[in-house]
Amino acid sequence: MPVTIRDVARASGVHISTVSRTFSAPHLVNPETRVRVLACAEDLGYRPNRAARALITGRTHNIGLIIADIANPFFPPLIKAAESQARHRDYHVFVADTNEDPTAEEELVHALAKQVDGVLLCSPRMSNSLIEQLSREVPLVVVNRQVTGLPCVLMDVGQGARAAIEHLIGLGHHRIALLGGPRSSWTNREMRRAAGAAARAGGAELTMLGPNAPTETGGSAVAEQVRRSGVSAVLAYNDLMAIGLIEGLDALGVRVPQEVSVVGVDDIALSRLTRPKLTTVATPTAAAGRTAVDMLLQQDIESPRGARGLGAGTALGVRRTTAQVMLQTDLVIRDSTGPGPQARPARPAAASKGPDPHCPAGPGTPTAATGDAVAS
Amino acid sequence: MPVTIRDVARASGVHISTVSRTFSAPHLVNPETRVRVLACAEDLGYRPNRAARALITGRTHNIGLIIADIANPFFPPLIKAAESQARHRDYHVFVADTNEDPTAEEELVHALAKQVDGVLLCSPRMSNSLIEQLSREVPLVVVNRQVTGLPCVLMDVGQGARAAIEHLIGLGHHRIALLGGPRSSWTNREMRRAAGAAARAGGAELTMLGPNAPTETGGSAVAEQVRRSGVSAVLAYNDLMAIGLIEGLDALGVRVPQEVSVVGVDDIALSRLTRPKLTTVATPTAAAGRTAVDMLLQQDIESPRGARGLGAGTALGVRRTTAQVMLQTDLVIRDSTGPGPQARPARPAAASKGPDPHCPAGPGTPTAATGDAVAS
DNA sequence: GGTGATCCTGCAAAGGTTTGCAGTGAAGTA
DNA sequence: TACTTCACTGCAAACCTTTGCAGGATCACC
Repeated sequence: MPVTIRDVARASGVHISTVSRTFSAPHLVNPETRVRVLACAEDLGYRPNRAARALITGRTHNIGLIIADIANPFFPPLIKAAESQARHRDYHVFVADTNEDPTAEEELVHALAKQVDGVLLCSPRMSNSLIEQLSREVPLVVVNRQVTGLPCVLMDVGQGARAAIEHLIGLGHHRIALLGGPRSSWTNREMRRAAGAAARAGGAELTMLGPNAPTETGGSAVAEQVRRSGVSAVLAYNDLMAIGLIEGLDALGVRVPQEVSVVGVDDIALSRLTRPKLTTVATPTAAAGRTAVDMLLQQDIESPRGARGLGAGTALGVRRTTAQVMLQTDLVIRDSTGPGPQARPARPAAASKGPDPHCPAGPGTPTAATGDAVAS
Repeated sequence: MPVTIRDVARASGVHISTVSRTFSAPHLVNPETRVRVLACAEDLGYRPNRAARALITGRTHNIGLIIADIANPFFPPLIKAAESQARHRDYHVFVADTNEDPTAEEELVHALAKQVDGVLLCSPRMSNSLIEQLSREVPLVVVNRQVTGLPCVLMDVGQGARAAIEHLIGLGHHRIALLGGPRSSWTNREMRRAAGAAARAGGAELTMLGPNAPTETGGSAVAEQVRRSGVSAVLAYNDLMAIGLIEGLDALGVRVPQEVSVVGVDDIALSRLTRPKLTTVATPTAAAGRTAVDMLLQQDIESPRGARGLGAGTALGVRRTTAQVMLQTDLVIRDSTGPGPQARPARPAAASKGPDPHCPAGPGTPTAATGDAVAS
C-alpha cells in the first residue's frame, strides 16, 4: 500500500535512480524530467522512506534526546531549543524520559543507537565509565556532566552556588544548609564543592543535607530536618526542591523568608509564580540545548557513521571533537531570601515579624556575568 | 565498524539466518547452537539493527507521540504513562513538540510516518479533515479530539465544566466568565458548550472571553478584562491560564477567592503548590496515555503495515478499530473558589475582607464519578 | 568525419535483516 | 531395510533507497 520510489518511477517512465536523484541531487537531472517526476510523486503522495535511506547513507537525520525527568520544568526549554535548532538543520529530535533511572538510561541509548545519528544525554545518572563505553556505540554529547574525552555542555552551577552563598552571607546568614540532589549528579557534586568553599571563605557554617529526590516531594520531605538543624538559610539543589521545601516549612509554620531564606537553582518558569517568588540561580537551559545540538552535528559531520566500503574515503577513523563548553549562570534575586538573624532589627518579641520580604539584594551581592558561552 | 548479524554468523560458524532466528524465533534453533550464537553476539556486542528489521517486517516497534506543548505540565504525566505502557510491550516512544503550531504538527506526522508504527496525536490543532487525511498515511490515535472514524481518547471536560459551573453557582456566583483556550481545540469547544448549558440551567450569566494562549501569560493577559467584566467567578481553559489569571488579578489588587473565584482544568502538580491552592477539574492524563497506546497497538496488530506480497495473508484490507474512549473527570475543590457576592456577609465597607478562603465546597456541589474508562 | 566534452540516464550492488522453501541428517516406524 | 517424520540449518529473495560506473545522445570543434 505505501507508495515507493518504484511506483513513482513507473508512473513517470524513468528509472528509480532518476527518481532518487530528483530528490537527493536535483541538479543531476534534466529539468523536464525533474518536473515530471515531481508531479508524479506529488500525485501519488510519495515520501522517501527515511529508514531505507538511512540504511545506505548511514545517516538517519534523527537525534536522540535522553532526559532524566520530563516532568521537571527544567527540561522543556532545553528540549524546545534543541528541537528548533535541529529542525533548522533538517534533523528530528526524539525525546525519551528515563525517570531518573540509570538502567533505563542505558537501555535507551542502546535502543536509540541505530535509529539516530547521535544522542544528547541530559543530566545522566549513569557512571562516567558506562557513558564512555556507550559513546563507542553512538556519538554522544553530554549535558550537565563532565566526562573527559567526550563533548560536554556544562552550566557553571559552581559559580552559581558561590554567588548564592555569598548573597546569603551578605544578608547576614551564617548557618546555611545545602539541600543535595541525586548522588550521581555532577551538578550536585559541583554545588557541594563550590558552596563549601564559598561558605568557608565567608566564615559561614554549611550543613549538607541529602541526597534527596530532585522534586517537590524531595524538598518538602526535609522541611522538618531543616527546621531542626537551626539554619537560617537554605540553598536547594533545584527550584522544585526549593518550592517543595517552602511548602513544607509553611506547613510547619516556618515562614519564608522571615525565618528561613531559600535559594533554588534553574529559574524555572514556576519560580516566578510561587509566593514568595523564588530567589534562584538561573541556568541557561535553552542555550544548552542549542549548543548540544550544534556540537553533536559538528561531530557527526567530521566522522560519518556506517562508512561504506566504497565510500568517499573521508572517514579517517574516529576523530572526534571533545570540546567542553561551560555556560554562565546568573543569580536572580526575588522574594524568598531576606536578612539573616544578625541583620534583623532587634525587636524583642517580634521575631516572627520580619522586615519587608520584598527587600532588594544586599549590597555587594555578586551577580554572575551574562550568558555567553565560553569554549575550553 | 558497527557489528552486524554477519559478524556474529562468521564468529559462531553458522549462517546469518540462524543468527537471525536465534533472536526472533529461538525455538527454531538447536539449544547448543543458540548458546554459542548468543555468546558470540554478547562477545561482539551485537545488537539487531531495528531500522533494517523494520524495512522488511514493516514494523519499527516505535510509536510517535505528538504533543502541543511539552512545557505545559499537563503533558508529562501523559507522556510518562504512554512510555511505560509502550515499554511493557517492547515499543519505544518518540516524543515531539509542535509549539501549538498546526503546520509543525502536519510536518511532524509526515516525518514520523515511516519511522513509527503509529502516532498518538495529543490535543491536535489541525483540522479534522487534515487529521483524517493523515490517518491514511500512518495509523493514528487522537487524544483530546473527536474525529469520526478514528480511534479517540477523550476526557469528559464537558462533565467537568458542568461540575465546575454548578459548584460556582452553588457558592452564590451568578456572573461567571469562561476563559477560552485555543480556537481549534476540541476541549475548548466542549467546555463552552457544557458550561453554557450549565449556566443557563442554573440561571447564571456566562461571559465568553477568548480565544487565548493556553499559558500563564495567556491568563495574566486577560486579568484586566476579567476585572472590567464584573464577574465574580472564572472558569479557565486550563490550570496554567488559571494560575496566570490569579497572578494578573493579584497584580491589579484583586484578591482570589475573596473577590473573584477561579477554577482551572487539568489538576497539574503545580495547582497544589500555588497560593491559593487551585480548585480545578482533574483530568485523567496518565490513563489517557496508557489507553491511547493500547488502542494504537491493538489497531496495529489487526492490520500489519507494509504487508509483503508473500506475507501470511492476514492483511485483509484496512480494517481499523474506531472505538472512542471517554475518560471521566473529577472536580477537586481547593482554595481558589469561595462564596459569591450574594453569600457574602453584609459588611458595608469590608468588601475586600472576605470569609475564610479555606472554605469547604458548598452543599450540593457535584463531583464526577471515578476515573473508569467507558468504551463507546 | 572524427574526437572529445557534456548531460543525462540506466544498471546493479550495497546496506542489515527476515523468512518461505528446500536440503541435511538422524531418529522412529513398518 | 526402506520409508516417513522431525528438528535443524542454509539459500536466496525481498524490503527501499543511494550511488559509482558506464552507456547513449547531443553538441562543438578541429
